Amino acid sequence: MDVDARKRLPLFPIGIVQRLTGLSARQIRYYEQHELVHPARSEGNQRLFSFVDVERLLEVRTLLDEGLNMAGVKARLAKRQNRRRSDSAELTDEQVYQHIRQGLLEPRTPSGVSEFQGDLFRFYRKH
Amino acid sequence: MDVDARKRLPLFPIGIVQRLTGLSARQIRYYEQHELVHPARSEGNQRLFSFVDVERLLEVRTLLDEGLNMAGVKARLAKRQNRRRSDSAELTDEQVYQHIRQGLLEPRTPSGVSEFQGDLFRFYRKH
DNA sequence: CAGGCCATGTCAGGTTTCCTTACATAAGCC
DNA sequence: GGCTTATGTAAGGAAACCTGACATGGCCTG
Repeated sequence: MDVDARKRLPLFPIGIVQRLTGLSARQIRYYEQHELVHPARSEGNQRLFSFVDVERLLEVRTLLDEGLNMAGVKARLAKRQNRRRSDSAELTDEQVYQHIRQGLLEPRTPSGVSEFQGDLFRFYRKH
Repeated sequence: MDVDARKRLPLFPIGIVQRLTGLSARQIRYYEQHELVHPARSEGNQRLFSFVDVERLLEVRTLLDEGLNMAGVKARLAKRQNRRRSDSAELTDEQVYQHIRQGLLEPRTPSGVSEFQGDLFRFYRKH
């Protein structure tokens, strides 16, 4: 499984994203309204943000600081978009969750104690 | 900032952790009660789990599958604990949040467009 | 300068998610 | 059979989130 699938996994409620980005909930929702981010939703309709979403919000904030308006930011981000989109197989979120759950069913140390080398670990360490 | 600080950052509510681990909320709280995990709490007393917590829960699940009981799991995990605990400077969660927020205020590409190399990126990629 | 627009703040009313506590139960063990 | 252990489930309440509406300060622009 590539890193992208994990980066796109819906993980954070808006409250955490506020702390990660320094943006207010109002700002985040406003940016979504203007299609600068597209967080997933829980069954109960609550926003769930991925790492990609958070990164994007950090970029939005930077571009706004530079004096761009909503449309300007959107255009800037759209450009980048073209340099990506070269993904391989798509996975559903549930498949990624499942994969992570099985992360520790993999190789162990001689002592039999896991060494934390499950798939989850690759969230922050490129093995 | 080392990776550990990010791994310990309180990020996930229990609902997400359920999906990441395949455990029920009841199980997760029960394990906490038996001191197998120690999630942080929000101001409103809601549990907030870090990557370390999630990894730990995945381990707990594995060990339980192997037939250990609460005490057994705790003992096993305690052993590993001794191999760690060689950390350097401690940072408060708020400091880590702040650092992440400034992630995109760093170097840019010649085009002026960020290349996503902020600190957040190191959650899953060891630069 | 008056009038607009844009980005954000704030409040209200309602829903979802989470909290603790308590009771129920299946499985394993003496 | 009668414990203990791990888990399910329900109740009542609190926290966090949702949408929609209105308010406002800063900036243009005529």
